[in-house]
Amino acid sequence: MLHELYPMETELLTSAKKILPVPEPSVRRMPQYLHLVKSLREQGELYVSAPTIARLLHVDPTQVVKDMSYTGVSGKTRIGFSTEELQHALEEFLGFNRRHEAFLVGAGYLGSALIQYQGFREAGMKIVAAFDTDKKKIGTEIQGVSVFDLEKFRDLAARLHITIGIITTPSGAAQSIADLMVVWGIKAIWNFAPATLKVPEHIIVQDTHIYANLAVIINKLGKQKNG
Amino acid sequence: MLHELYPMETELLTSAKKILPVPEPSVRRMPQYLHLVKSLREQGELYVSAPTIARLLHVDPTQVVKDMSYTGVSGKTRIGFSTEELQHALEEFLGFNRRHEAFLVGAGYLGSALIQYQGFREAGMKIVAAFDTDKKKIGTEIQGVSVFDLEKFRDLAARLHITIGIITTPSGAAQSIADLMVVWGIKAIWNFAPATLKVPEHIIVQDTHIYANLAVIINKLGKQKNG
DNA sequence: CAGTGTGAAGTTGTTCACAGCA
DNA sequence: TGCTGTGAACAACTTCACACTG
Repeated sequence: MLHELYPMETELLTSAKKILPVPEPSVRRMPQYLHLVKSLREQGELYVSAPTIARLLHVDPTQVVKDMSYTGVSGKTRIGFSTEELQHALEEFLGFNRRHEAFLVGAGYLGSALIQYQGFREAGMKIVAAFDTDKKKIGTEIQGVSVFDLEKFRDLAARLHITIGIITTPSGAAQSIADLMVVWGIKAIWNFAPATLKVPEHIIVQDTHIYANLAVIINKLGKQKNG
Repeated sequence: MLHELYPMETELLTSAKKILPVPEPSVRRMPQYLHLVKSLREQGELYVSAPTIARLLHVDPTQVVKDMSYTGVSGKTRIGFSTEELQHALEEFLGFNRRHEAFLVGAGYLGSALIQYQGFREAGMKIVAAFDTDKKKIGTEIQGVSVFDLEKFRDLAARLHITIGIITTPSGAAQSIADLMVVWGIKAIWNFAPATLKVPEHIIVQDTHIYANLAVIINKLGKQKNG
């Protein structure tokens, strides 16, 4: 009843939806929601409620409600959210409905794994070419993706307007590859090497250090034994 | 039911008196400190200060000081921390000085990448065997690690006292593999499949969803363009 | 009722401010 | 002065409480 006294404020809040900052943890949960919603749709579900999502993904129900609010979809009370609307809103929010082409440097096992990883298609990302300095790898193909000499990177990146660079080299090479990527016009670097990259302010760097997860596991294991 | 969301309570006895909980983000930073400290030691550095570590890893200086305090090492004022002491304290804290043997299920590209990943040696973890249901993979070897029929898992796990199970199967198979791992005595599951695993309370589950990182990158890229 | 939606409270993690030390 | 070390302020994220809806 109080809110009826302040209709302007409600208006403001609604229109300010896009301005309010979305916590990074929420962004990280979004792909899980999308994955689930897509499979629910495939099973013919037209609606899904926040509590149901919460139960299926082992997250807090109110957390889901909050996260849903960032996507802009509004749910029907007692029924939940339209799976179709949700899917599109999540894809739009995450940018998964746009094409994102990436170059990968370091065609070892990890690089090959990423190239082969089907999941990226779902996210609209396609690794269009791989690069290496190893003469034995240059000229080969991994799942239809050619491995080029690193020297070809510049020309190809400029020609194809590539914005994402993936580093799967050994850690010693990572910084010099990052430097080259910056010069060559890459906007975002996804780094899998256990190194800390120094790049200009405007370049986006996302580190994926597999180590960190291992540390958490071993730490929990040790704690369990002692405790 | 919400076990994977709750921050773990890593506890540490500092002065045989006070028990302080270590934030999980700190645990995740520890491997980076360790990695750096080891390379500094190789370069002959006997001491390193928190501000130096901070600069090299792009972390906040006081954050480093806080994190160091969890390891129990005390630094010399104006000089910093002994790299030798730090290395040992970090290895002890992380449990990287103990052996951790793991079985991996799903010998695809990602599985192969993990098997080949040298970094795990540093963490004291060794993947001792891989398993798959694909007859074409069974009997092959990846970097000296044999790929067995999944049916062999139980016997081998019991015989070798394996505590860590790694899942690198497609998402559809993940839950049933997790169920089997639980029955077979695995204590901790490291899951790379984009699925949410349901396991008993006492089993540690660590999810590594590569998607999440991709979401953050694409989201940041999108923001940059609009803003 | 069983759901959405949202401001407030609570919790966790980070950064600041400053004391102590060589 | 440049560092460690720590309690306190601050910011970020999560959870709670409750109004509202069909």
